[in-house]
Amino acid sequence: MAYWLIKSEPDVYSYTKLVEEKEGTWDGVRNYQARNNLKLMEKGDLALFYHSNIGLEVVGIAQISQPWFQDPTTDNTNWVAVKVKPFKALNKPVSLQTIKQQPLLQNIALVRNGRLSVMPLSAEEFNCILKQSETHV
DNA sequence: GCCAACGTTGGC
DNA sequence: GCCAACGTTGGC
Repeated sequence: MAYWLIKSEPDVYSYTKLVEEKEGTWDGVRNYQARNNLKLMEKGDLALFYHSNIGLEVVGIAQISQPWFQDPTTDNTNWVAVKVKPFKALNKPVSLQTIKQQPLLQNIALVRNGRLSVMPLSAEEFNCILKQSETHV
């Protein structure tokens, strides 16, 4: 099982909305690095859900419910989407500031490359963020 | 609203 | 295949 971090602007698609809808399609990715990460996702993988632009914090955990398929928002076969469902909301959101303060998390793309929207996390990195959120899986 | 960082495009 | 110009993202 792999771990990921996915970013969304909450006024476009928030974790709350995902909870309301029970399942969401993660589409619209137009970046090859992010696309490659989408293609590596498998059903059952867990992804931290980060709110960019507004909030700037990890608010919940999503679970990949369907591996990659053609992105329905475009005919261009370069792009793919996955399906996700809510797994667990965090007891306490973890802010970008907090993440940047963790020695263990200095190398994650969220800190090093602010623009990547889908990135892998190691189990250690994933658990480090969970620990800050006082959430148990 | 600004600007830095990065990716993409297109001329040569 | 290089590199300058441009567009986009996202933190501040």
